[in-house]
Amino acid sequence: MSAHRILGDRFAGWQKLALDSSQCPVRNLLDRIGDRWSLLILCALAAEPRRFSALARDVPDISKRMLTQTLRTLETDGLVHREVEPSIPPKVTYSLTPLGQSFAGPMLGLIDWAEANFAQVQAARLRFAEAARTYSASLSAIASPAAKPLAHAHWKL
Amino acid sequence: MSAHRILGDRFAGWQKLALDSSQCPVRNLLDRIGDRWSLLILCALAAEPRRFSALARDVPDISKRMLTQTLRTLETDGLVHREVEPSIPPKVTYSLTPLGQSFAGPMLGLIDWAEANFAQVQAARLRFAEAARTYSASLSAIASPAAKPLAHAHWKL
DNA sequence: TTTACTAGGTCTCAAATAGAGACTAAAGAA
DNA sequence: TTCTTTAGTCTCTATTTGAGACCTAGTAAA
Repeated sequence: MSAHRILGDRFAGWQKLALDSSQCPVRNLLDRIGDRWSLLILCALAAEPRRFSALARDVPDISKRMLTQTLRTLETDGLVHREVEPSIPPKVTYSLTPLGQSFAGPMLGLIDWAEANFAQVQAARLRFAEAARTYSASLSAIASPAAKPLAHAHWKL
Repeated sequence: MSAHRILGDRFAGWQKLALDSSQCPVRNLLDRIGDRWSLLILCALAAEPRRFSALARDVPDISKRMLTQTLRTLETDGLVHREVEPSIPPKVTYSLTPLGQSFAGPMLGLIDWAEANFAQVQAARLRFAEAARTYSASLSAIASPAAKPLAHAHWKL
């Protein structure tokens, strides 16, 4: 039985229980780590425990604000451990908890897929862009040159 | 070698190549599916192809706007197929492409983890909330009753 | 002695993004 | 004639994110 069938059955199962995000583990997880930074930070910490500023350096483009916020969330969820060395200024080291480490498996699956299928995704994007270009060209051939893409164009059959 | 070590090494590898989100498959993937809805929609479609309105019903709390937008992104990335039946009003059916189906494996890994470890996450949250309560109680015992949690409190060693 | 620097944040304000809900077109049903 | 149906889109508002200034106090440099 293929993974996508299993997944589908699983989804159908949740529905019967009304998938409420506070109750459903999956909704709950997605609400937490379903953002641009969490997984990236988890990866970085999997490589090695890091201080706050090292993380800020190594996770590109993240602002201190989001870094703080994301780390806090991961900490409350028990995936990340925060340790303060009481010097002045203090030094704070973040590391994965055992629970956080156990999450590495699934994360690795995701990452492997991404690396293996990136080319296909890029190809799909090119095809889509090309299709859109062709379509809009055909539109402007009919309508006035400056015509904007029509809302509800799909309705005009 | 544990998954989290492998993951760490992988991350270290990316860094050398400067992980630029347009080039790096993983950043790229995370920028796309790293949101509240994509994975959920993919799950729903794994269960069975659905029409737009069925998706809106079955994926709870999503607005039409986000549903449209997310489906569009998944379509451009080649994970989802959109098929219009030219009646009036038109009927649009969404389904997983083979590429989308191949993504079910990794997704299932994530979901299994979520279901297996949800209890631990909840326990961590309770511990954290309790710790915060205790801490703020100890603060107000020292400072004036109405004192707000002090900014930079961690500095005062 | 004054100045600069450091680490790990927080705070404010602006920009981007998400959500709520009204609106649309054309045909068929009541 | 009015109502319903479908797959969106549009506008307006609310929430989230990002940029960047600021803070603290001990140590090092000037």
